[in-house]
Amino acid sequence: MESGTKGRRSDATRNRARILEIAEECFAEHGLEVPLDTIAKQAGVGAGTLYRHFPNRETLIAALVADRIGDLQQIHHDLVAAKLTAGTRLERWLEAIRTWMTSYDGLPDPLREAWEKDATMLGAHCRPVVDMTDQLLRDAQQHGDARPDLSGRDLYLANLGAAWAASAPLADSQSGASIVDILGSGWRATTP
Amino acid sequence: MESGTKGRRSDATRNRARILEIAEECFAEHGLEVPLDTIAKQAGVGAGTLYRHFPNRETLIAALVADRIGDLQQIHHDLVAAKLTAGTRLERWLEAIRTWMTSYDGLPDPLREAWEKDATMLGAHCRPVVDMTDQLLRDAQQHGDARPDLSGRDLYLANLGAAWAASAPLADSQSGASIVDILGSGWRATTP
Amino acid sequence: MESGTKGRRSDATRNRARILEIAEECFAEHGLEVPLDTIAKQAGVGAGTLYRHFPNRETLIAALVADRIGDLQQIHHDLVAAKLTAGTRLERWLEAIRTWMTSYDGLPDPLREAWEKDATMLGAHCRPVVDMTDQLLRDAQQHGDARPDLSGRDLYLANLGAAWAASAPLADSQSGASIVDILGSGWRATTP
Amino acid sequence: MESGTKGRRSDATRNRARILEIAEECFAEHGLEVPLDTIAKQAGVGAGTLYRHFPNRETLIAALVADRIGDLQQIHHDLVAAKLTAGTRLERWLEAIRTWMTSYDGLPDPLREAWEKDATMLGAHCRPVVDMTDQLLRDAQQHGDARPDLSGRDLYLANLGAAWAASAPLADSQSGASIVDILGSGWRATTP
DNA sequence: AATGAATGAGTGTTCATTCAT
DNA sequence: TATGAATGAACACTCATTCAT
Repeated sequence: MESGTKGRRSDATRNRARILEIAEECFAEHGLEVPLDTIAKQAGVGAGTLYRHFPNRETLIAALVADRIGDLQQIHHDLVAAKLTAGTRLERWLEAIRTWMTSYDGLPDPLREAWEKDATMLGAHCRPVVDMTDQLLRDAQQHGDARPDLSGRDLYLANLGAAWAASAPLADSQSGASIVDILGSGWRATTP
Repeated sequence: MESGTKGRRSDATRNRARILEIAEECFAEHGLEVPLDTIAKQAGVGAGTLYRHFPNRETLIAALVADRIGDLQQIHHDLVAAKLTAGTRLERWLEAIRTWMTSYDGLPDPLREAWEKDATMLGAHCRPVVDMTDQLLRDAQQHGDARPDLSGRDLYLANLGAAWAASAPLADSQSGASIVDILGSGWRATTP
Repeated sequence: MESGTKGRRSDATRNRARILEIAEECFAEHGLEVPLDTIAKQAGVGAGTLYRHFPNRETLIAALVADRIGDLQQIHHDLVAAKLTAGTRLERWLEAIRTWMTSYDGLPDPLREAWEKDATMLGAHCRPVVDMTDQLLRDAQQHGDARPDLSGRDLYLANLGAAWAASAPLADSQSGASIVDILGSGWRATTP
Repeated sequence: MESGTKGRRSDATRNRARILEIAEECFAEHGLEVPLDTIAKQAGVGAGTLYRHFPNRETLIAALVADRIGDLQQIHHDLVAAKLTAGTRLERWLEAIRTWMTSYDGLPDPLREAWEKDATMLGAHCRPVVDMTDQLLRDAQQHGDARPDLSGRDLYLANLGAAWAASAPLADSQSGASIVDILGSGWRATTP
């Protein structure tokens, strides 16, 4: 009963990976609401197996998102080392997280749902992103590139809203750009 | 034969009103996704009656929203007449539409869904709100109170995003205020 | 309370006619299953009015069918007077009733349903058609043009079946002709 | 690991069989239109289970019909081997398919609906029946027992019409026999 | 006699989750 | 650990018929 345990485990690992892979495809293609059954079937595993690895849709999304967070951390790392003004770094960072926030159609919704709910898998995963945002913001603030009265939380949430809004059915890329622009400079005219 | 002849009309009107009333309650209490049957039952009418008045959920939401748009038009009217700077007017207006956008929990979603889809009831209802936003924005732009490169559409959508983001489960009012602030002045420090 | 009664009645007559007219159109266009509401609406009358004139769908169909039976009676009349063999007369007649049976898409079904149910409106209307069939059959039998062991009922029902079968979704006109042919001469080879 | 591994398969098989069994009863008793829910309930399974096995009513009917087609194939087999004239064989065969066509009340309708629609389950199942009819017909034609100008399709459809007509509410068995007779020998008197 | 609002039961289908094997 | 069959509540929408006005 003990023999081959490792074998089993590798099977499980492989299954988990395969599910993730297929889930990514399905989510990307049919949106975040695809029946979990569909994913299981396409991954060639039973529904129960999917469930064992990911007790609910949120967990599955979280796992997928976690993967991308690795990329984000890399970007953060590179950005910190980059020869750029702190303001530009933050700018690039915000762009990166908005891209991340729209990895899948409909992703902003669970992301908002998980907002600061550290208890949830997804919420926990997001925490470092907020932290990294905060760090870059602090830096920009110290260099006088960002308003001193904002927090990383604020900026993260505002960008999440922007990402969400830019996904409106008929919103052209121009709209998205404008929203981002507003986020950066506000709608007010800067009085000279 | 002409005096007050409304036929069953009065009953119908009463029913319609009652459905709307209950729908408002249900939406407010259980969110925008409550089974329509629940509303019908609670309103004491058959499912068919609800359906006769509002062929689908969207129509029902639209009707509810339309009610509030009346208020918005009043506000717009008052604002135009008010002795305020154009910038302040716009500021107040944006606040008003954000309040409207969050009349019900989850309202931003159908609002975004209906974005510029004039064919839908809800989309059609939103149009004037965008227009009023545009008008006040143009005014502010002419007075140098707002950036000249923005459109009412942009501002509307950005505020919708803000309203949505501010509805995050644990988002405190402080977060909301910050987001609004970002919308107004951007996150960048204004270099002197 | 008595004055103007005639006026009212003419209104009713007009309504009835209009409903019939529209029903014909609707049945022809959308089949025999169209919602009665649709007919009422298109006829510009209330559902209750339609219902007053035709307590159910069957009655409405019956009325429509009755109109066409007038034509059938004319045909019968002409046929009887025509200089044709009794067999040819019957042949023509059967063709005519099959055409009548397919006046509307799906008509064979209620026709079969009403089969010999004299109590129903439709059943009552069909009776004379069966009788006319019987008469022409008897005649043909007496002239040795038809098998003596058949009844008009048999022939009517067989032709109803043929009309029904020929309405199969992908049944080409060739199939219909063959079925009719089988009805006329049987599938067996006539041994010389 | 290979020995008798069927997993839940046996349960599933049993369920499938039970559903079929109950469906047969329900269809026989209440006609082909009984709510599928009723069948599920009576079979003691959830609606989803029924749906898993038979995605729609047509599939369910098809499965039921398929069972009987097995019998039909047996009959065909026996008939081919039987010491009978080709004409008699065909005669018996047509009788058999008419019996099959009326296995359930209202069956001719979906059968006609599926006519030559090979894409549907039911249509596909019917195909071999038409083929077998054709085969026996060809045979009869070669022996001079059947008219050479008919096809199996014609004969199948004509018999479907006969089966349908014979199911008229008050159609006595005598009517049915007559219709069949007409199919066989036509209504015309065979001129000596 | 006409209106048309109201009724409300009825049905096919979906899918997250469980659990026996 | 994997399987995948089973569950069963949930839901939107239709439409024949009634009946108050």
